[in-house]
Amino acid sequence: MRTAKSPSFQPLYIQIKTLIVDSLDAGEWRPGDAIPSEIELAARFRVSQGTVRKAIDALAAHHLVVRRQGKGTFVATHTEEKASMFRFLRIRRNDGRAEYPASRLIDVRRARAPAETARLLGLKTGEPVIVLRRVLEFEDAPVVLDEIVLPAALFKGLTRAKLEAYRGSMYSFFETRFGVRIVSAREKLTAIAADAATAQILQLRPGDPLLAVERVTSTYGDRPVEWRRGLCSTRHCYYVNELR
Amino acid sequence: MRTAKSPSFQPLYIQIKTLIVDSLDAGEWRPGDAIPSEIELAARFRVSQGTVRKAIDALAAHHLVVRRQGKGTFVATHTEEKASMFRFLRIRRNDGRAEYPASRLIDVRRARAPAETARLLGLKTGEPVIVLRRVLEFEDAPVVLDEIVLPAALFKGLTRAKLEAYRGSMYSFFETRFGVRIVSAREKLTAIAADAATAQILQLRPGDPLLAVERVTSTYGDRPVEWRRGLCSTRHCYYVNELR
DNA sequence: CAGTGGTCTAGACCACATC
DNA sequence: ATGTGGTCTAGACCACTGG
Repeated sequence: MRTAKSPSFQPLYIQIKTLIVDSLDAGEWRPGDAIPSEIELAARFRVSQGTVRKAIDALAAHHLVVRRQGKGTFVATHTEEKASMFRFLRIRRNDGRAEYPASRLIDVRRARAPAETARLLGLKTGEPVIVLRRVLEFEDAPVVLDEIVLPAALFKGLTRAKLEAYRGSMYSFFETRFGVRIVSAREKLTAIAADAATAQILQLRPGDPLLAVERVTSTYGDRPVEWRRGLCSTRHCYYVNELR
Repeated sequence: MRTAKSPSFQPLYIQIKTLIVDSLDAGEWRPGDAIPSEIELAARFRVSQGTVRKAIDALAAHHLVVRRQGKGTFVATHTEEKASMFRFLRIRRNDGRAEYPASRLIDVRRARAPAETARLLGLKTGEPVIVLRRVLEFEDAPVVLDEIVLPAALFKGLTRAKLEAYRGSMYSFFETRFGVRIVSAREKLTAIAADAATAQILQLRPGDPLLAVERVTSTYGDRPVEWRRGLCSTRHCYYVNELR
């Protein structure tokens, strides 16, 4: 463990944090598993428990791990309770009812990445991707039309059948079936007019306003692994955001 | 300082944090000022420096204060650099140029709070409010039409002339002229069709899609002090959001 | 130089979960 | 009873700022 001053000096706890992220990235501990206790990690890295604690605090603040007093520290997962399954879903019902949407798959196809998508995903133009479309529904009322683009190399063997057989959220599916763990996303929101095809799917009229949510989703180290665009009817829903 | 166990037990550093927020709320230190050093605060509250540090860490994480190594800890302000003046502005230009918008005031009037607005602001229906409208412009191109509702009791003496004479952001104005300090906000986003009047102001056609951003803004202790709705043309701009 | 926040350590004790 | 994370303390030293 480097502690001396140097041009590229970083505090010990940041170095420890990086080492833990590396282990998460390498799959040393799986989502939902406990990572070693603070005392064990302190021994492994030859630092004090307080330094490990500060590293883990930073990881917990970014939701890479979850601390549970008396039990341990666990790798964050999209698989367990609803709250963590839908951590990235910002759509809420106008009537305030806390309901999570159902997903209905429209189609899955193979394609080659267009230039712009490739750039956002860190691929070369024309690399193979999987494109899927789905509708999110609240009580059978369609609300969001999603188009999702995935690098084929990361999601080998993804088929319509497997996705339809899966019970759980999209990111739970990524994590469980492909070992792709989602940790952050960056979204751009705009308002657009519905085209005829979208209007039909969302039971609107062409030209009706839609909230367009473009998202680049990343795994550990901010490596992008998914691009998606959701077209959202906001007649009965809205997008919520907290600013601090 | 209570340290014993009790039904309403709170960790010491949380109690300290609450005391510091109370002082901020009471105006003991003004925005931009340094608060006392960690050592002084530790002496005042009869706790260790480490406990004060943890309290201040929590305040800094929520942007109520800003730490500067070697100099001190300062009360957060919307008045100084651009980055802090526009901390709550999530609108970005499509072309990526990092420009901040100019504000052009349309009108200022007195009114009585409608039921829904009153509820959101914690007022009684019909209490006096100030309603102002303005346009945000990038390089003279109108992008956002804002309608802003303020409790008249908190903003006594706000006039069109004073607002137009002020150089700086809206929240800087609140803070400097009325001692109203903005610390958090909750937004709801929808897509709507432009009406004729809005379309004219934003140089669009009636029916064009707009991003509607409704915001309730709060001061210390999550007490709401502003309601606003921004109608945003997203032809040349978008709303950005980070999810973690 | 003195004063500030930032890091790191070691140890004590508390709160919670499990056996 | 044991092991986990959570709090609190005291002290040493580092890094940055400004007189």
